[in-house]
Amino acid sequence: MAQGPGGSGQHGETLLFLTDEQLRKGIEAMFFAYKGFTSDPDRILEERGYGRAHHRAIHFIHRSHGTTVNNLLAILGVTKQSLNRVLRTLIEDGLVESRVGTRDKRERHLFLTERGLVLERELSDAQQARVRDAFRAAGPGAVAGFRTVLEAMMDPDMRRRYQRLTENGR
Amino acid sequence: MAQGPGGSGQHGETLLFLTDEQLRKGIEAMFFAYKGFTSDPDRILEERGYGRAHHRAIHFIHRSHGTTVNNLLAILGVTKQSLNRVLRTLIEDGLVESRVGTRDKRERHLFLTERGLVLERELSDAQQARVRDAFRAAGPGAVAGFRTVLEAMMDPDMRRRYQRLTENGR
DNA sequence: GTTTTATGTCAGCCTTGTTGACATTGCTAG
DNA sequence: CTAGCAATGTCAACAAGGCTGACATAAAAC
Repeated sequence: MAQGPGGSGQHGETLLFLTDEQLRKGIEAMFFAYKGFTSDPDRILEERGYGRAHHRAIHFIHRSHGTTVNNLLAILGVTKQSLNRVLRTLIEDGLVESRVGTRDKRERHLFLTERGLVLERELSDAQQARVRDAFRAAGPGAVAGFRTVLEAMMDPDMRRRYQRLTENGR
Repeated sequence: MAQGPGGSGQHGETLLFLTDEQLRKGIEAMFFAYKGFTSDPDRILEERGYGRAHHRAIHFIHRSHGTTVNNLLAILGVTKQSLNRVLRTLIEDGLVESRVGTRDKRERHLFLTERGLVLERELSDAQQARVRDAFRAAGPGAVAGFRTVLEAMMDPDMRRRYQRLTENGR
């Protein structure tokens, strides 16, 4: 039976969504969408002399108040030298505070200061506005599919971290 | 009526998928997924002394045989100096051919050589394998949603370019 | 014939990733 | 208690790949 373009059965029948052309579309969509995804925060960051790396650090420190440097390294997947360069400027500029651990005094626990929270909100608002518009335009079903595919695209380690983050909530 | 978490109505009712928490999940999913998305090609490129920028150029030259430099610049969204650095090495290494335009002799039309096509396939295979697995695991409905959301997330200019690309097919 | 367009190139700067080496502090196991 | 490992910070050097600004050439367009 003929199947309309984009149509598809339940499981493993024609799998029209797995043709080379469909895969290429998916790949290009990721490329163009990621560009848009980062563009608004990037503009704000540039005004303040920060880069995308600062945004990532700020985001995950906000997300997990009091996280340790090691944990942040694992989430971001960069070297400690690379993270440290960014972290140092954020601490010097008074956006991030680093407190010595109470149980283990080797650890440093990271927190956003008042000023850090202000920038976080500004970046977050910009990025969330775009994502919210996209989600609203696409609808709940599409959003569910979006997250399912993205999750399946992660490396297993990162998927675990991601899921751990989202389970615990804030 | 009570609605389960993640559940939602058709249109603009509770909009549980637009809460801050949901938006944050979407944002983090993009971050982690994009990391996975680029990791396989990155490994291959590194072996050959190329970077992600080379991959992007190769991809879009393959996608649009004979495209001009200006067109490629617009798609990639970088400066000509940045693109030129990459393009020059690809031409020197014999992966890309640059032919003077016939109608307009100022233009250069770009093509992949035999060797360029070989690398393109290798990169493409690696990236497509991951996307294919993710698509297969998620199912056709999720894939449709995935693309809908990504498309809504692009800047309008880029969305137009993206749609033009996918309409014309290869 | 002047101006605009498409392209290439040089030089220099920035962010952000990398490796390697080394120091400090504090926890932990023997 | 001491040796070793862990968590962190730091210095130096390098690379990729963005950016700006300036300048050159050839061809098209007006």
